[in-house]
Amino acid sequence: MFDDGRKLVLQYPYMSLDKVYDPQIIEADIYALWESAGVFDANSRGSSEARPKARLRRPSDEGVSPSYAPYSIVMPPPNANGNLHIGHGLTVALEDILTRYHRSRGRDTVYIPGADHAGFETWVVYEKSLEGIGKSRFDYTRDELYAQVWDFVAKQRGNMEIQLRALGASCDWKHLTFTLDQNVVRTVYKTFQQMFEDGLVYRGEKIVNYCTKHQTSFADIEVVYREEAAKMWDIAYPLLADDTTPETLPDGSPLPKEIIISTTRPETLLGDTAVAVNSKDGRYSQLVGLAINLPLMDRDIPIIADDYVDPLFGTGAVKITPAHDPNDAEIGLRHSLDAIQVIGTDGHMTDLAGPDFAGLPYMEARDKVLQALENQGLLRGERDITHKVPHCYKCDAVIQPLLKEQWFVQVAPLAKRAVEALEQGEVKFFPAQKKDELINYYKHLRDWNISRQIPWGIPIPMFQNEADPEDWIFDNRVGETELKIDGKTYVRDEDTFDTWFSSGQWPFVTTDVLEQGDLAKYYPLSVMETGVDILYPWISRMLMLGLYATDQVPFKEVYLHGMVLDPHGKKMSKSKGNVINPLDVVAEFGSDAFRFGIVSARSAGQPQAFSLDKVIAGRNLCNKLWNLARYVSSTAGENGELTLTHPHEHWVIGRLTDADKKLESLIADYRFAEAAELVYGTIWNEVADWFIEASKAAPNPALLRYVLGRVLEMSHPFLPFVTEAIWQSLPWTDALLADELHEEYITYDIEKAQDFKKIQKLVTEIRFVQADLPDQGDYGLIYGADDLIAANVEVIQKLAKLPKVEQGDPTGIRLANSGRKACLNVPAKIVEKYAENIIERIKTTEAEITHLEARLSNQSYLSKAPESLVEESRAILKLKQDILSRLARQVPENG
RNA sequence: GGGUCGUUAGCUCAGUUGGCUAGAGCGUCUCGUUUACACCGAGAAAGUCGGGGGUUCGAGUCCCUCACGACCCACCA
Repeated sequence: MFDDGRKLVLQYPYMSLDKVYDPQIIEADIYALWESAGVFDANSRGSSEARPKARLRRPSDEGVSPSYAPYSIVMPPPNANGNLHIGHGLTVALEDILTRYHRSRGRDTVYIPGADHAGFETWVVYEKSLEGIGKSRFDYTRDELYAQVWDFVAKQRGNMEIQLRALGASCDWKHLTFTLDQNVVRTVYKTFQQMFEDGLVYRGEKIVNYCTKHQTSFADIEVVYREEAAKMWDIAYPLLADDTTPETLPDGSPLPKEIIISTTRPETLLGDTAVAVNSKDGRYSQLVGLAINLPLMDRDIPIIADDYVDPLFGTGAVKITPAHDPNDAEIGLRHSLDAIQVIGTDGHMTDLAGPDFAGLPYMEARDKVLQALENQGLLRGERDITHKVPHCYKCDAVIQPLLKEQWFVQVAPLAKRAVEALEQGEVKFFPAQKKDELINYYKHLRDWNISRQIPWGIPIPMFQNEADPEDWIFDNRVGETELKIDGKTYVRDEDTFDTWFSSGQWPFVTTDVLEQGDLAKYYPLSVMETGVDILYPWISRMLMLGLYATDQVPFKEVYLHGMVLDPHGKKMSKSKGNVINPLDVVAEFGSDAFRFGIVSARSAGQPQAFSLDKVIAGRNLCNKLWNLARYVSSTAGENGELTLTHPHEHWVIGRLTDADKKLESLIADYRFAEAAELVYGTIWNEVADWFIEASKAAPNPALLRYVLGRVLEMSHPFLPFVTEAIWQSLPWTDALLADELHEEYITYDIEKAQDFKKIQKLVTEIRFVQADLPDQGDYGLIYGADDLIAANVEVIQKLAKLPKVEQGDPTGIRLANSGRKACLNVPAKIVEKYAENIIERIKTTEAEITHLEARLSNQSYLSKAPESLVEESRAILKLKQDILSRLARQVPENG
């Protein structure tokens, strides 16, 4: 398997040919190689046979101690019908970094991919295509529509999966789960049945948010409120005057003829069943118990007292329409009022609106109501206001609150449990404050409407007794529209579940915990990574349903990424034309560059711009790695024992070891941007700029290979394609980098590593002086009794590009900062010209010394600051004083 | 009406428990065709860390306040 796969890649002799890494010709092959080798599959670490052993020389193979503790991530399933957008790009990059990192640390890792039927979203697309051929949903049965959409989605599904591969997602395709798969439906029904039996699901006629265009209801959270200019009308409601009406009020004052109410939705007047006032409102309190003769409808409705009414708002009197306003509905319940539905689910007035209005679209009815009121002299005022109007988040139609019989989830007990789990710290959040926001959200949650009147989704497995509407039974034979049981006929509910009801069960559905499938050990998930925008709709539901169904939290940690904005920090939108397609970026710069770019400059929970600059940096890094490998593989010589002798060799191992440790903690804290920067800096500024350059003066092929291997391993989670491509091209590696296990670094000598830091300091100073030399001359280094320089002449000469490094009596420009017994061998005349620079340096150093002395003479600093800090300050002061004295000797007498 | 987040170099962003000289990428400037890489190398310029106040030996970091920006929640008739 490996050999075959290996040849696939090695057909191209990349290393020997191209100076520039070209991701396009290689990425697809690399992904195919991984996939065919099965290294992303779940349980592949479970048995020792499953992994081939790497052949790379290792100092201590015994030192490998892989931990097989499961590590699991479930991908938030992208819409099966759509293309990936920039947010998916970020999701995949983050999740795949985590997955690959933990896989390399020996964890038994799985990254489960998914595809979402995206109920409403997909339905909207399909309904539009029906419109295109002059049809509508009413031309078909629910079952026919379901079958049609299934085919429609099946045609599209492949796209998204190809795109996930292009992004390098190292997921287990064998466990790809579609949200309408049999096992998903089975689990969702199981949960639903249990909830129904526990009384957590109930049938209720309540006010729901209804989109009259799409003919379906929504959960509260799916409604978008927008501030809009509107009109508010004052309408006079005449008091009923009949035999029972008193002539005066209890306090003897005359009875008013009318009450003025204000409304923005006059058409709902037709459904009014009361007028409410605040009992403490002196203007109206004596009217409570009397009645109004409702205009246009000639219906007598009571005047009631309810503390909900704010006396300071409007006229202090409110018309009550229990069928079309959630607050009115609650007042209606408290006062046993009728609910008269005057607006139908189609947005037209119902028969109950009376013969003059029935059948009219509600906006036309509004005009007609106003006209009629005007004619009767009851319209008393009109003014402009702005208020929040609920809209359908998809089509923007105004949401009608109306009464509808639906299935509801009783949220309070589920939310209570979720809050307890959160308060006990069972789930750790990144960023942390999102936990508190979520707790707050749970505390105000109302019951959740889970019925949707669209055909595309999981059918609700409930059947209603034809003869007795109160008699509902659970039955999962949803393929039938009717069931005959005990001589009774039960008819299937035509509705489907809210998508979030099933996706809220995603963690235990995909790992198949309830049926103890082969992924059960991966539950609870190690981390749930997703966008902050679905904290409430998704994370909150997963937590509630997970706790309910499995008795444990569905994930141990939650990482929330913020929205990806355009390069100028603006929200991406089709209308603005600033949408960036991640696959376009991949096509231009490569998958690795995209991943690196989108992960850099990003921290948890923050909306942040997508910066192409960082993608370019990523692309450049890929090229850097590529050429690093080209150099290493071209170095002549035997691949001898891995030994460390020169200071730069000890130093580079030290730097890699430190970076490796640092990386571990950054990954554990989900500090992706810093991790990417660390990898970038380590490879570029340390390995390439210092170690490789130094090694040119002291060849050590075995070490070069070792370092290259570690660099590839370290950067692989971020740049999987280029690192694997290099790995496959190197003659001394085998197997797959994606399947390599991390192990401890070889040991190094700290003293020797320190020596290299001194050499770096010297080289840096030489370069600094060289750059400022008045004559651009090419001068050598002359050193006295300095063992460090003596032992590293070649390396210093190479790094500082010196024509000559020789021992002697140091004359010329003293290298004061590095404190070595050496001078840049510049003629006296030039030194004189250079004096100005030295005086500048003296001034800076003097300022620093003054600053340090001031601090060290501050008594409260000495007594209150930690001892080590004070010591450090003293040491720096001494160093600066030394530098100053050396610099001073440089200045000519008259300077 | 509540709540959250942000404001750091020209641009996009890092900066964990307060520690002294605030970093990166890209961009800008100078020099360099040194055989891994010009998607390169060496060097440089550039920040009163949004304003004000406070706590502290010490504040980008903690507290208060103001300004501007983004987002979330909420039924205001």
